[in-house]
Amino acid sequence: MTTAADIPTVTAETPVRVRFCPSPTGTPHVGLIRTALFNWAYARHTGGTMVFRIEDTDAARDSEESYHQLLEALKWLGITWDEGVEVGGPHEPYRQSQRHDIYVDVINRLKEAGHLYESYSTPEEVEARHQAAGRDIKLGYDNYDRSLTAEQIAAFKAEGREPVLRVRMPDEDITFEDLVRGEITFKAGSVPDFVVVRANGKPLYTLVNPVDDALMGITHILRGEDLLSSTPRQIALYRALFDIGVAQYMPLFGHLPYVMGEGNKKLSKRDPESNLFLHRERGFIREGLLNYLSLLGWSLSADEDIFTVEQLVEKFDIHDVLSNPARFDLKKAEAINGTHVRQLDPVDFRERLVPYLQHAGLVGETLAPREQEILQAAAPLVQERIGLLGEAPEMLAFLFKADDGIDIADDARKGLPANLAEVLDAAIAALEPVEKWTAENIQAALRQAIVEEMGIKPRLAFGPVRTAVSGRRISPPLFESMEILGRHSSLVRLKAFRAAS
RNA sequence: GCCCCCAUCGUCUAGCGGCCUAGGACACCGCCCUUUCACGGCGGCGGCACGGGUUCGAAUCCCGUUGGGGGUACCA
Repeated sequence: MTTAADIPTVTAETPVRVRFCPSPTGTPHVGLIRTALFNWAYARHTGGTMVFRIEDTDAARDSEESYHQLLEALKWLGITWDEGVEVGGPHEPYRQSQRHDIYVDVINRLKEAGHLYESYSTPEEVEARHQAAGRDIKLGYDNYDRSLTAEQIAAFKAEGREPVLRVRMPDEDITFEDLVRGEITFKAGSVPDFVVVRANGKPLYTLVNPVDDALMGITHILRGEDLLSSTPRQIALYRALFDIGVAQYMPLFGHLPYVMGEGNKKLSKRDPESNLFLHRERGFIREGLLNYLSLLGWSLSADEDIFTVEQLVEKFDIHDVLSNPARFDLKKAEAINGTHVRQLDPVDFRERLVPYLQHAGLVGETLAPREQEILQAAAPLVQERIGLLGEAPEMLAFLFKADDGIDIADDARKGLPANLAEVLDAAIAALEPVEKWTAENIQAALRQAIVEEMGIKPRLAFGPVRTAVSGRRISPPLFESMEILGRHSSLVRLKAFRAAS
C-alpha cells in the first residue's frame, strides 16, 4: 500500500490528451468556454486528442437542459471533440452519471489497498474537538478517524452511523510544476484528509474527476484557477490510483486565470456578461467571440489583436498563458467582434443577419422576394457600421416597414432646420423629376436644390430628408437607402412628413 | 485564522537582465475624411504597487511589505 511519490509522468513525447469536463449546471459561462477553448486549441495545436466528458455527479444541481446548452455552445463556436458524449470513444460512457459501476470497483480497490478509510465524525464533532484542544474551529477536518480502533468502529456502526470514505493524505509536502504558474508547493499537513464517497455511497467530484482522468489517459489537465487548491488532493489520489493500477502516469496541471467581472470579483454566473448565449443574441459572431476570449490570458503576438481561429491553433501553447486574472471587457469584445463582422464575406454576412431580422419581426420565416432584394442591397450598407449583428434590425427597420408604419424618433425630430417645411418642399420638388432613381441622381438633385440653391450646409441639408424617410437621426447612407426604398416610397414618406410638420 | 495564487497604462496585453525614453489593442480626447452614424487615417492622454537586495546594469531574478483573489463542503 505504499505509494511512490515519483510515479511516471507525462513527457514532451507523450501524445497530448486534454479534456473539457463541465458539470451541467446553469447556462454556459464565458469563463467556462474560455477553458474549453484553450483545451481545444492545445489539442489541435499539438495534434492531440480532445475529450469531452460530463461531470454530472451532483443530481441536485445538474440538469439535462444545461447539458444540451453545453453541446449547443461548443457546436456554435466550432469547438470540436474527438472523444466524448455524442461521438463516443474507447472510454465510454462519458457521462459520470453512467459510470457508477466503474467507480464502485475503483473505490473497493482503493479501500482494500488502504488508501481510503471510513470516517464517522460529524462536522460538529470535528469542531468540538478543535475547540477542546484550543485550536481554531475553522481548521477543517482533523484526520481523527484515521486511527479508529475496531471497537470504536463497531460502536459507531451500532449507533447506525454511515461513514464517508476519506483519502489518507501523505505526510509530506506536495509539489508540482504548474504549466502556467511554475512550481507550486503545498506544505505537509495543510490539506486534511478529504471525502471521496458520501455516506450514501455516492462518489464525489474529488474522486471521479481524477479517476476518469486516469482511466481516460488525460495528459494535460487545463482548468480554472478555482481548482488550484484541490490539486494536492488530486495528486495524492493519483498516487493511490497508480498504486492500484488505475493510473498509468501523473498528468500535468495547468491552471488558467480567472475571468473577472466588474470590480475585483470573478465574473459571476448571475452576471449577464457571463452568459454566452446572451452574447450570441446580441449579435456576437463566433469568430469575434473566440478571438476575444483567446485574449483573456493569452496573446497571439506583440501587436496583433485580431486573428482567426486558425492562427490561434497554429500559435497556441499552454506555456504562454498568463497567470494573472483578466477582466471581461465588453467594449473591447464588441470592437473585436466588429472587426470580424467587417471581414465577413458579404454574402455570409447577409445570411447571418437573417435570424436577427426575423427575431425583430422585420422579415418572415422565409424571405419574400422583395425582402431578399432589400436585404441584398442594404446589408453592405450596415456591414461596416455595426459591431454586433443585433444592431442591424434597428438600422434597417425602415427599409422593411410600410410607408405608413414609420415612426419618427424624438431625437430625429430635434435639430431640424427652422425652415423645415421649405426644405422638404424643395426636396420633393427636386426629386419628382428624377428619371433614373439611383443614389447618385438622388444626391445630385437634393444637393442642387438644398445645398446649392438654398445655401444650407450639407451637414444640415439632408437631415429633414433622413428623418422623413427613416424616422431616425442616424441611418445607413441616405441616398443609397432611398434608392433601395424606391421613388414611390421615398416620396410618400417625404410628403407625409411634410404634411405632419 | 491557516493554505495557495496574482500584481506592466482605466482595461486586455508585449516584455522572459542591456534592444525600454516600456510596444500594441480597447476605451477616452483632438484633428482629417464625410449625406447622419460608423468605418478608415493621423495625433494625444496614460503604466512597471512599495521597500530591500543580487548585478556593471532589473519591468524582467530573490526576499519582504502592501493590496487583490481563491480554497479551507458528504458542491464542482
